[in-house]
Amino acid sequence: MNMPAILERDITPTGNDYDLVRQVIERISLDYRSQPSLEDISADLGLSPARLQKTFTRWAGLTPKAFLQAVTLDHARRLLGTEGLPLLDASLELGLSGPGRLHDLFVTHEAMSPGDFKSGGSGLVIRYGFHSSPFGTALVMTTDRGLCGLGFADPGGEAEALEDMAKRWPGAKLEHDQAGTASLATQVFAPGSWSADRPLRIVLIGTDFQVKVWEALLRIPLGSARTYSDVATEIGKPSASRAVGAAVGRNPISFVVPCHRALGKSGALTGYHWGLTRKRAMLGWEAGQLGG
DNA sequence: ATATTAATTCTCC
DNA sequence: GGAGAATTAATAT
Repeated sequence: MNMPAILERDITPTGNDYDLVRQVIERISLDYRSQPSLEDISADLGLSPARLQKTFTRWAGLTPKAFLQAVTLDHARRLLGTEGLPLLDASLELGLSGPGRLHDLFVTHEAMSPGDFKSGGSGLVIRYGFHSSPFGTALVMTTDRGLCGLGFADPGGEAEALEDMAKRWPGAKLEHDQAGTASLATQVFAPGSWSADRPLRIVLIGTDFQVKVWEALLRIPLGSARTYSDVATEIGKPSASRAVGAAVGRNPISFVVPCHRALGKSGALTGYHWGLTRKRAMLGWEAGQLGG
């Protein structure tokens, strides 16, 4: 008996909504030029506009119309423009814009280089479990020091996701621990619960360069975005945007380390390890979290 | 407007 | 060393 009771009440009641959200995003991405109407989309998906409206609002805190608005290129450009703007009243981000405060207050992290990992961490035990999330099934991986991995799987793709993540830590011992990762999963997807009292502890395992890039990502506030070259400049290597892109793509703790807030200079979403659709979904969802 | 090219930095094999 | 990557700016269709 694996204590399924804990699992039952985990996470978002909205876990199943992502499937619908995903289809909508794919639909509008297909020909975003024509700005399909709500009726068009609901007809395509074979459900009523009312149902679509309801599900969306529950999922994102945004009406479908506002959501469509939020995933346009225009909106992405606006995110890039919010450098020093008054984001401060967004309760979540209070204190985050001060340099470095984030690590102390909400997310504590420690970095582990591949060298450290090899010598000291070869016996490292990583426990993992699959949990529903606003963005589909999430693969949550943790060491006793904190969250070390977060990935996503489409339906039926769990094994693939696990393999993808496992490859990153060849020496580690993986243990399936569904119950033990459940509360962590809950915390991860309720960013409002991250606080000084209960910071989310994460462990960044990567090269110096990668860790620097991921730390830079952690400093991007909710509801804002940076270009790859912004990040490159921030870590003191202005011409390394391409390398930054590669490092962002290797981010092992997606969502928590907000790699979805890195955009191309034009505002285009240039790539995402777990699928561009998910990146769009995260940006749209975050727009809703701001209280919009 | 969209496609191709060159410059660029870091990783991995 | 060489290829590839979630880039970008410049150049050519």
